[in-house]
Amino acid sequence: MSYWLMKSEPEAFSIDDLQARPNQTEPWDGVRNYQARNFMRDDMQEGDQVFFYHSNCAEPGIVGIMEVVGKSYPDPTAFDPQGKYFDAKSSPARPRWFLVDVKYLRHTRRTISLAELKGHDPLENMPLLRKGNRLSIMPVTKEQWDYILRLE
DNA sequence: GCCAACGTTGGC
DNA sequence: GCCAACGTTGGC
Repeated sequence: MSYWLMKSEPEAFSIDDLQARPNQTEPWDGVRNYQARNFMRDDMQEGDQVFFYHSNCAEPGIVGIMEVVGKSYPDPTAFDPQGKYFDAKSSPARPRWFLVDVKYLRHTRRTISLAELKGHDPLENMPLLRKGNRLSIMPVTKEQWDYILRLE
């Protein structure tokens, strides 16, 4: 099993929104970054565990845990000319963008803030903490995962 | 709201 | 293939 971190702006889609969804499951659509896409398309497996991270908000940080449901598949929002994630270069025959479904597991007991994460040496190699990092989906090592859960 | 950092685009 | 311009991300 692998571990991940996925960012979302809570104003667009929050951990509470995920919890409120039917089956508490949601397709993680709209990702338009190749590195992030490759993680979803090529590397994510059913049952992988994922930190839900709130970005671009008052207190950015880890707010919950979810899991990957099933295999990746083409992102249908790329095919909708009316939608904001439309990409004319992606078609059902030759899809460019992929996603996975994620399922809510739980909130963390509190927000583990970015500011707090920055203070821990064992986490310093996380892409999340690198200055200027904009990757919205990134792998987390088992060591980092366990360490962060002990901060909870 | 500001702006640094970064990825993408497109002219050449 | 280079690189300037541009748009976006996301912390602060």
